[in-house]
Amino acid sequence: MKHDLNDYCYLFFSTFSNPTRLGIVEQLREGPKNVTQLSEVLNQEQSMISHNLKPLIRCHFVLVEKKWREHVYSLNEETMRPLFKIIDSHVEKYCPMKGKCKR
Amino acid sequence: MKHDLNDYCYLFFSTFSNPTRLGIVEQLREGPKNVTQLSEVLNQEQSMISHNLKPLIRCHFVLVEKKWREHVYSLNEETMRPLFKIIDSHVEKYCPMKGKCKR
DNA sequence: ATATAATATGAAATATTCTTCATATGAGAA
DNA sequence: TTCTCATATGAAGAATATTTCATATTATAT
Repeated sequence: MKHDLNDYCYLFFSTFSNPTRLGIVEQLREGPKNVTQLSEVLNQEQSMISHNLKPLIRCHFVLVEKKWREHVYSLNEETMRPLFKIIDSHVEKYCPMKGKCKR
Repeated sequence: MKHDLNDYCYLFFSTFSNPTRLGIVEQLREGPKNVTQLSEVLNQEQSMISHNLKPLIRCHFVLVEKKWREHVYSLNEETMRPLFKIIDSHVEKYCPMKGKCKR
């Protein structure tokens, strides 16, 4: 059924459509981290990080590994790498102001 | 400055993070259309279509061509095609329930 | 100049999504 | 068991985004 497309795309895009979650992704690009570390480096409450990790994990953009009593989060590079590549080249070509364009 | 990444990615993703706009994109995948046609096929008010076309155009995901007194909108295939390819393969691999996964 | 068709815009009302705070859970150490 | 560290969760208030409705604009035809 064609309408599915709309549903799963919405979930896909809306998951990234949040500054905190993009901050998490940006941090995880530099390597795996646990909640406490993300919380420190992003200077946000721990509960906020947890809340925002959830949708990223649900969509498998972020993977979890349980180590001792901590949870280590990392990026699903297989999806994220080509995704960011597309964004970068789109922005490169069409958005000289890089997101600061007039509303 | 590194924070740019976050900014332009947010604009990129949030532009798609809306069912009406995804509906427009879905329709335009089948070929160029004007506002009135989109409005009819999506069964939405004309002003709603116009409002939602705006962010798609601003980000150059949708291109406009002015013909007589109508405006013809079409997809920027260069960006959209690879983008949907990534989403499709991600969903194929990780989301057997295609967007209907538990919240 | 006026009428009409196609599209765009502003602003208020509505809906959706986020953040915060308090608290719960879970796993290991003492 | 009890304590502590690490993380998760629920729910209310706050912030954002979307939809609607009335109206404006723009281009063309008469």
